[in-house]
Amino acid sequence: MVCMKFPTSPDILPPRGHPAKRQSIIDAAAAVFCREGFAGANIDLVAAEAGVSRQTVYNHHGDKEKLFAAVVADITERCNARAFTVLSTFPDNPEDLEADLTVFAMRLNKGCIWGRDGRFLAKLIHAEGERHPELFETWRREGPGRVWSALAARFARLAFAGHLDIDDPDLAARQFLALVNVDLHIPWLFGETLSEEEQSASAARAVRTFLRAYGRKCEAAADALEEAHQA
Amino acid sequence: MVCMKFPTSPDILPPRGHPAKRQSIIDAAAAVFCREGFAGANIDLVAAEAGVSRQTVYNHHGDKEKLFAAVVADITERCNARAFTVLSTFPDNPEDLEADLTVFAMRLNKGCIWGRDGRFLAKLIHAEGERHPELFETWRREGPGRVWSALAARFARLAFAGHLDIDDPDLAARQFLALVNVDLHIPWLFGETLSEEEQSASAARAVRTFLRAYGRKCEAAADALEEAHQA
DNA sequence: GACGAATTAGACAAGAATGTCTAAAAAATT
DNA sequence: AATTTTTTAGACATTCTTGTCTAATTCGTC
Repeated sequence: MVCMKFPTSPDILPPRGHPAKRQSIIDAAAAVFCREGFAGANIDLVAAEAGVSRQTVYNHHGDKEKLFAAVVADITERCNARAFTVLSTFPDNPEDLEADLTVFAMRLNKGCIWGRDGRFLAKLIHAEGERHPELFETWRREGPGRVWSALAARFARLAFAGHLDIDDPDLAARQFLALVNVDLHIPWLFGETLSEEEQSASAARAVRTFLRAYGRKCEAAADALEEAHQA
Repeated sequence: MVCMKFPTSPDILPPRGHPAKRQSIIDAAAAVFCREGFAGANIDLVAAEAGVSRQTVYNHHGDKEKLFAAVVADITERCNARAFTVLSTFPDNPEDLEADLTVFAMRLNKGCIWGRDGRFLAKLIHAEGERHPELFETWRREGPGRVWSALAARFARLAFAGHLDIDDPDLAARQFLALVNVDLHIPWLFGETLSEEEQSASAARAVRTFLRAYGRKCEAAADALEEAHQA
């Protein structure tokens, strides 16, 4: 075997050393940056948490700022990938639309918002988004941009199939995500966790409201007439 | 006049020196803490931004952590006060419910979320909420707790008066706030501003969806029937 | 086993920030 | 005007952090 491991891209410098070590540094750095903020993060702490010497951190990433940028890029990528994975489980042919959407909403929460990467990314954006917006341009373009469109497309298809009554699928997608987050936001801020039941109940409430707004009007009318008859 | 300026509460140490200077220090500290985070904030910079010598900062607040706590307390109070001010403009006797709620939503945004204090408080919570939750206990109790209840009470009254159809007013209030924020969140993260028209359009979209979910069912039914007839 | 690359521990200089102290200046009060 | 309080500028010791350098050591590969 020849020693040229990266024959195709000699300009993109190959990650020197063990990729595993490189990744463990990024993971540790992500945790530390999120806990302490950029200024408060300590390279020694990152090294210790990664089980690596400080010099190795510098060897791999050269600089605190470069390390931060690498962390952002890494988490952005993982987060977007996960978002699309969850999105691929959207109920395109729902049996019970309300139940299926509720399960989907829970997956969305657990996978993207409540998960480790989601928390990290959100904290990083809040902390440094205003100061270094260029670091998050990729996220904005590939993240919300594409995810919202994709989700909107799914809703549009449901509407076309007669399961929903939607004027503006993009708006519906954004509002769906917002509703799904309603009860999770405050506990999220303080690092608290919700039990499975609470999460599920919250998702159910969000979906119920969403369907009240975007469910087929015929059904809503039928419900209303039925109630009116009973009254 | 006797020299006892604070006869009722001798234990709560009176703010020494000019209150104006004290406030300007807190304002400057708030700005710096929000920009740079707690660890990155520099007392010299706070002093300079407040137009005060560094020693004066220490005289007034003793310590970086105490200064931070004072900032949090101050902003919390102002933010909550403003929230209740806006809340007092809730349309209790709406002429045009949709229009009135839209205007109310815009006031809410401009006053509480988009305003200086709101931004500051949110950033502080995001940055330090997980590490120092005790600092924000007051906010949680007096802020979301009371504001949500108050808003829920207003919605309940509207429902009682026959303008809305709401099962759970607390939930409706939380969802209203979430919907109102949908389009503002991302630009907010990066310090961007929305034009008056965009804000107003966003509020209108939020209110329209809210009313589709919580408007009187009779109206929804009437709409549906009308459409059915036309079809 | 031998070679080269990667890693480690630790020392090190340079810079920055906190919090204290002092003497002089400014402001307010009487 | 005299006095007391507050503010100021600057020096200062201390601590912490970054980023570099070096020599020793480990690891992977041939």
